[in-house]
Amino acid sequence: MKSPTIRDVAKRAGVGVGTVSRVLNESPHVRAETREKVLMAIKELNYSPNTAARQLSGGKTLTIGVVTAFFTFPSFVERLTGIQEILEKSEYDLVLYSIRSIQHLHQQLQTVVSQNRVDGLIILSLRFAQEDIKNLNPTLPVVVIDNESVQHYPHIMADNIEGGRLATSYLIDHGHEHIGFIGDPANDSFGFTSTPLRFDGFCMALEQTGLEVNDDWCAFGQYGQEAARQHALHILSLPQRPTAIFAANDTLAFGVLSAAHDLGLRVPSDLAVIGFDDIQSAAYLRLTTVRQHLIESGQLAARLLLEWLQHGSLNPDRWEHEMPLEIVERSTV
Amino acid sequence: MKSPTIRDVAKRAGVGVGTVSRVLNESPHVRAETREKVLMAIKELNYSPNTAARQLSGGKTLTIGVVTAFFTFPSFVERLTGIQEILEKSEYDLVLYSIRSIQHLHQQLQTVVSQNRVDGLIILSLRFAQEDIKNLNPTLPVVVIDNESVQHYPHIMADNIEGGRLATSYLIDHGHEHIGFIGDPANDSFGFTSTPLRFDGFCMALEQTGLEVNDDWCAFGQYGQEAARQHALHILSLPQRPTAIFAANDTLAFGVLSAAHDLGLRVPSDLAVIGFDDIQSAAYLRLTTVRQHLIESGQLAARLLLEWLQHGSLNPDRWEHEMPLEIVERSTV
DNA sequence: CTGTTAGCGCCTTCAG
DNA sequence: CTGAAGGCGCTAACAG
Repeated sequence: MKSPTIRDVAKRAGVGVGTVSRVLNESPHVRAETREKVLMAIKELNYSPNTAARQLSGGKTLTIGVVTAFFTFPSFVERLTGIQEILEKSEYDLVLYSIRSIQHLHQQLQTVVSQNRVDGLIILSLRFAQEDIKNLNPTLPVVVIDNESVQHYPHIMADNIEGGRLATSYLIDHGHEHIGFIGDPANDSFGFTSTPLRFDGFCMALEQTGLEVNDDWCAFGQYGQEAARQHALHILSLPQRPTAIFAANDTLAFGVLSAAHDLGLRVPSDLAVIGFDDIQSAAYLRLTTVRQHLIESGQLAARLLLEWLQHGSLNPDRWEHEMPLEIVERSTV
Repeated sequence: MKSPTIRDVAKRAGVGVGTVSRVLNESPHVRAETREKVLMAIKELNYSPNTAARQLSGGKTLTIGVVTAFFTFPSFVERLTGIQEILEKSEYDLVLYSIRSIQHLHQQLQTVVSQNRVDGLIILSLRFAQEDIKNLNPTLPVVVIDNESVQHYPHIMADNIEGGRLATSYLIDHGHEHIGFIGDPANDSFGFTSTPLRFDGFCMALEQTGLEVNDDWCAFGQYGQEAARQHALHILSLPQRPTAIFAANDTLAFGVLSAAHDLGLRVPSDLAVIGFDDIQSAAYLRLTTVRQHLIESGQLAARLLLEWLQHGSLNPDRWEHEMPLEIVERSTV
């Protein structure tokens, strides 16, 4: 019951293994007739080449790794979807490496890279030691999403500062002068930078308009909707409360919405809320937000990596990609 | 700049490759002293074994495949999380196979199995031809989640009929006599059965209480929140509308909630809503629902598979697992 | 306990 | 254009 090997096929087709290998790899130097014989033998034996052997001798793993933390976050899931959509059509398998702490990142990366478990890597939103990878395997193709600190690898990102300004200006344009901000932890161990950058944009927009940043209205909590809800509950119960809140991502915005609901505040008349990301559920909940084309960014990353893998190098003008940002007007502002 | 091989290590440590292999595989038959020498050489060379070679010679891929459709659905993501949590601690990599149509399923499964790309498989919620796998590789360990039609493999499931009754009875117990139902497509090509089964439970509960199933209040739409919202909008605008709705999963329930909000109906006083799954966001949105321990089911599947892989077989009394179901009382009923 | 020697299945020269 | 042979890095079986 063992799977047939290339040798079985060769024997069956009355040719040598070399020939079989050639038709397998679509080498042009095979007579059509011979090719047919081999193909038939393959069919009859229901043969398919062993991946491990192929890897070992060919030096390729036909595998692409995606490294991320918290892959359950909607924004990660969406980017992952994009990546998956592209890889599915390729010959590459998608291996998921989800890490739980920055220490694990380091270690995991080490093993993955040095064991040659992947032909390429896509790293999502994580700060990592580029030197680690470069030292271990200088030629490993790596594409990075959402990490502006990367120097040695192509990356895809959005201008988070600009996004923060965009969102805030949008609120200001709608007549708001008292605006709060709710974000993820400001200094998290994973080095996510989206919250601080969007906050920078927030401050800039306010200051440019001559408005002040009120610290009481700004909160950086734990991850997730519930924490945001608690913060919003607090901020909105202040004697002087903001009339609008910019949440650093949509999930947090949902928390704010929920808090507003609990307090009997009507959105957007009593409180305007704008999010960031435009994850799928944002549409359902009618959240006004800043769209950053998550799925597309995943697709792009996968395409770049594939291109790199195929050509052995990546055209330098495809090195840096900035995803566009745009306000999606719905009904919470 | 090539990675060091086991031979380099052997030379450096002044031993044979066999010995190195032994310490690598934690064989007890190595003198502590020798082991030290080898370990040191490994450190110095920054060596780590090549996976492909290991696979080829050992006949294992150290890879577990997870097969699913729509892995962006919250319920899948949560189960995937559970799987990931367990595999992360093991030596196995997690490869994601997400398929888009039932045809792809068939084909993908074929290649994955026949190419020996994985040591084991976890199949999520999909109906598949068990014979295909069995024929291709009779001994491949496979664990199935959420597919009661499976005969040849261990599986983990919940009693969806009972869950439907549970939810419906809960509404009835709260005084509702006019109850609607909103579900996913009744006959989808993937063969998901949760909606029809839950609907069965729904009907049984009503009939047992002497209530009637009003077809006008039951809808089976497309996947997703928006479709559910549209259906709910329609049903709730009927001259005679239900006072409660059972949504076949939480995502759909959110759609119903959103519709209720649009129509100015207060929840739960004007309309009660109960969902199914208890996905994470259900807690945030205070949705009353039927919990089915998604993460745990993923963890369990991974554990079973690991056990199987380790012992070479799975204890028959660990063959069938029914996950408990329970009402989570929150504020939408 | 430890060194040596076959393969694992395939790809890639190298002759023919 | 095609068959034969060597080697990819590792494990396992076999002598010492």
